[in-house]
Amino acid sequence: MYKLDIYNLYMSKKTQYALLGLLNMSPMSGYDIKKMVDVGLSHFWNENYGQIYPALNSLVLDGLAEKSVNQGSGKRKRHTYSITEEGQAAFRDWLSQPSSPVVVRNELQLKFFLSGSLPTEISIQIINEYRDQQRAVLEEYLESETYLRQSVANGEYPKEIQDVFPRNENTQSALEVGKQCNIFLLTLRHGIIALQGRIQWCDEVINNLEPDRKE
Amino acid sequence: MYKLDIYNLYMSKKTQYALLGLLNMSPMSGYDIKKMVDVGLSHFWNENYGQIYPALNSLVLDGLAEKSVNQGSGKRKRHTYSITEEGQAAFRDWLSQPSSPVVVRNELQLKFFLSGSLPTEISIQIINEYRDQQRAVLEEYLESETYLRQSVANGEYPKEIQDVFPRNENTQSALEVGKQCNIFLLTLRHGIIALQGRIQWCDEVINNLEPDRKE
DNA sequence: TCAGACATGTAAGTCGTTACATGATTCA
DNA sequence: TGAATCATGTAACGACTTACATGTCTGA
Repeated sequence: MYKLDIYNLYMSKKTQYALLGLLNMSPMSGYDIKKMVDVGLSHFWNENYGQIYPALNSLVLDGLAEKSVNQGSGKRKRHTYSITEEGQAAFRDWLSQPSSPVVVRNELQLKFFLSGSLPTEISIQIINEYRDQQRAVLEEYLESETYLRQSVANGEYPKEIQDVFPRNENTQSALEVGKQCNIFLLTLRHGIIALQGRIQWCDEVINNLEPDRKE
Repeated sequence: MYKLDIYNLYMSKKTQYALLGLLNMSPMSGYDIKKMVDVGLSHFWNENYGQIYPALNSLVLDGLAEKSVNQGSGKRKRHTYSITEEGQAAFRDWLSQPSSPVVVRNELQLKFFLSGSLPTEISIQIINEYRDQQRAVLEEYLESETYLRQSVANGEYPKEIQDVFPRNENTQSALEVGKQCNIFLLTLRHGIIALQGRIQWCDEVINNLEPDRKE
């Protein structure tokens, strides 16, 4: 079923369902998808062209999406994909399936653990680096959150939100967009809480290890 | 340099360094490594045989580890790997390098986000599933923590800790083991804090969405 | 006019998982 | 004696990344 790609015989199911879900929000091109994910969803998802274009192809072959080439004069060539009814059904079905648990492979945690046989100083360095990283990202998210919350409260739909929620003529009311913004802000909260937790942990660790520092 | 495997031309650097770090704690066999990771490090790391044996091979080829086959009578065949001096240097060097940031690809977050265009009921279901999952794991970790803390406080070294810290004759004093246990408990705290954060987030989300439920 | 964004796609390389194959030893 | 565990390994598959190739349109 997924074997019609010559260079890459198998497609990622995860990518396919992800794209299916995005198409369910609005018809889009591969390029749109890439931008949307990069701009708006980067704190919990990523995609790259090497997966996107083949996956879109597979969706069409499976009858879950339809491709229409926009070749209007004066316009760039654009391949716009829309979800089919079959696709919507598949999407809903996928949503209701239990999610595969996140496989953790945290390089920094590993390093910290492995540093146990080395001078405490080394462990502390590792943690400091971790904390700085997390803090920088947290800063970013918090700014983002403030900005978006204000915009939504004012009923504005600035560029940042439009990138995440492409409004298409026939399907999306302002109400729907408002609801989706809320959901989006909640996902951002998830990122923020995770980061705050990690920073809190770093502080705990430093407090715990500092006394040994000299030793 | 990494091309001597016939069936898998390239080896994972991450796996190699991970194994190098584990060997730095104590000489081990591939089987030991697998068990140790499964039993003790599963909340932040994983490895499988398909990577372990080829990676050990590569380490030897690169001069970072040495293999000695234990073929004593009455004993099973065991290939024990120990880190070389060159390996120790490489390990320390790796430790001091900045870690590659964790790439997030959280299927559940994605589903939640995508559910924004569907009835609120669906979003709530997704969150409930998430919370249940996280709670179950948290329970486990907390038990583990309590048990380990008590053991360490009593100066005991029960099986669970021995699996994580294989003591070898010449290198590890009780003091060193004590310190490593502390580091290990701190990594466990990281897992616990992360889980608690996620559960807290679920509660926030439910509170936020509940009012819309009927709609 | 030309840099930069728009836009689509492929090939090769990298990384990770699963399933299988094989055999020894222990212990109930 | 036979099930469980110890122990090592390979092949095939699946998934993801990076670098490249190609061309279009817009606006300073």
